[in-house]
Amino acid sequence: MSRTSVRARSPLPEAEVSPCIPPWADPNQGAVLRASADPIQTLHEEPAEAEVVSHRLMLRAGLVRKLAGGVYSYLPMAIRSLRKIENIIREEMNRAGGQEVLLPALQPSDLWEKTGRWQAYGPELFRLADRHERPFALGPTHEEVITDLVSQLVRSYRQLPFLPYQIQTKFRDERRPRFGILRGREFIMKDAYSFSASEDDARQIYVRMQETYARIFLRLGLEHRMVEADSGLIGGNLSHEFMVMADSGEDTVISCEKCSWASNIEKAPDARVCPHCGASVSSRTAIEVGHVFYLGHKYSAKMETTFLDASGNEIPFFMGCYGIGVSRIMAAAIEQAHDGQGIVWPVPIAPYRTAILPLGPGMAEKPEVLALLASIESLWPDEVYFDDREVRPGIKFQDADLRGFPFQVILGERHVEKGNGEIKIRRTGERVVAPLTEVPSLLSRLAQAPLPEA
RNA sequence: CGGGGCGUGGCGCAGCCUGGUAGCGCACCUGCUUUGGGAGCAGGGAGUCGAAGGUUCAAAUCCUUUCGCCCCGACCA
Repeated sequence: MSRTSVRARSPLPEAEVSPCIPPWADPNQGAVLRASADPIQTLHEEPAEAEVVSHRLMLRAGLVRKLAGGVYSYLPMAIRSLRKIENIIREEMNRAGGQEVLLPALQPSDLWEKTGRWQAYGPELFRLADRHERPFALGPTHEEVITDLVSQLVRSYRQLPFLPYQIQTKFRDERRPRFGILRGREFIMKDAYSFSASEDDARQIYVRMQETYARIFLRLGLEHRMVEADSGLIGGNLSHEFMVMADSGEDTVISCEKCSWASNIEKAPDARVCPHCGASVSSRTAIEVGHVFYLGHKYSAKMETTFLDASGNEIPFFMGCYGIGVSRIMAAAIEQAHDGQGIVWPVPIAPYRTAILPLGPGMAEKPEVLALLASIESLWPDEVYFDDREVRPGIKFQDADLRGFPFQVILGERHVEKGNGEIKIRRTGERVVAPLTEVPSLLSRLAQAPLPEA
């Protein structure tokens, strides 16, 4: 095809092509999702397959659909929430000195043979063969791949420390996938690996990652605890888990009522009193969403990956690894924050911050409603779900509650004709009536209200 | 992997025991009415009954095999 014909068919005017951001591509100009143009509907009835509340609500609210046991498609609303979770994690990992990479999910078996995990991982490891019958695995975790990679990249202690991380789909052929997204066979995870020249440095990074994780969960708007934990298959002798508190959690956290000590009950099954200060302990159920491990030489020694230290000696890397279950966080957030009407998203990870619900025929086209839509849109670009469907008010209320938008701007005849609008706060049910012109600034203030607890 | 349960329009279910024209609610489409908490009436579309084999004049239904899904126990982000 000739150059001219391409230009002739281009929908964009030639004059606009420039290295700068043209006005029609202003990234700050967000998009409104109009409900009338959204094919994805909510479900009124409980899906029979779903037992736990997050799974039921995710199906009902149109967040996910199941393809096979433990394998789910993420629909647009879920992706919006996942991207927000990922971006908070990215910002905090970068702040902590991490560098994002993307490693292959498809991994040749020989790396796994080197660490002995081709056998040790057992049936949990998804295995397949290529056309030449060469064995591969679908990565359940990436210690082998990253250690191999870093050994090629780093030869000197001067290049350390190094803290690569990635956000990627992991594959684990669970004995028993269940609870929807909470325990899938395919799930999204952030995994980070630290490479240090000394044990001291490695432990410093371990502590920095503990702090980073605490910041992440605080920013996500989730009530959580850091607890002492077992290391399991990943290995090492020092590890902590990050737990999101939820009544339906599979894990039990015991924590001291006086000091800051807390542990997974698996790690301290017989603790009746705090081992640090002797005070009494209490227990709560929770969902594990993050895990940090100090690995030391576990992988670097087995894989014989070394660097040259300041005295010219070849020594193995001192390693740590740090995981966060991204997709699990989304489900755990719903487990933690929901009510009889549906999801109650924390503001930082809600698919849309606010819904706008014009009520009654023609209300969605009224100039004052469109003006308000535009001003909220400029306040919160790409954060507005505009329910312009021609359906009865009750359906809009039910859907907005089910989908859990933190705010609902309700525009009914009774208020709009007086120049007012109503804001409903999803979490508390509280309603505020204000002049239409003041609704955006009111929303802005409400969204900055302190987090419930952390 | 051991134990229990279930596969019937997109979703929730009935029908199966005692074989005989596949049905109900929701959702969907058309029309009219309705519009602050899942509206009403009328009409309509949509299912090889998980799959394969067998018994029978005839199978969603009985028999055999198989696949899938959910729940309870040992693990994990």
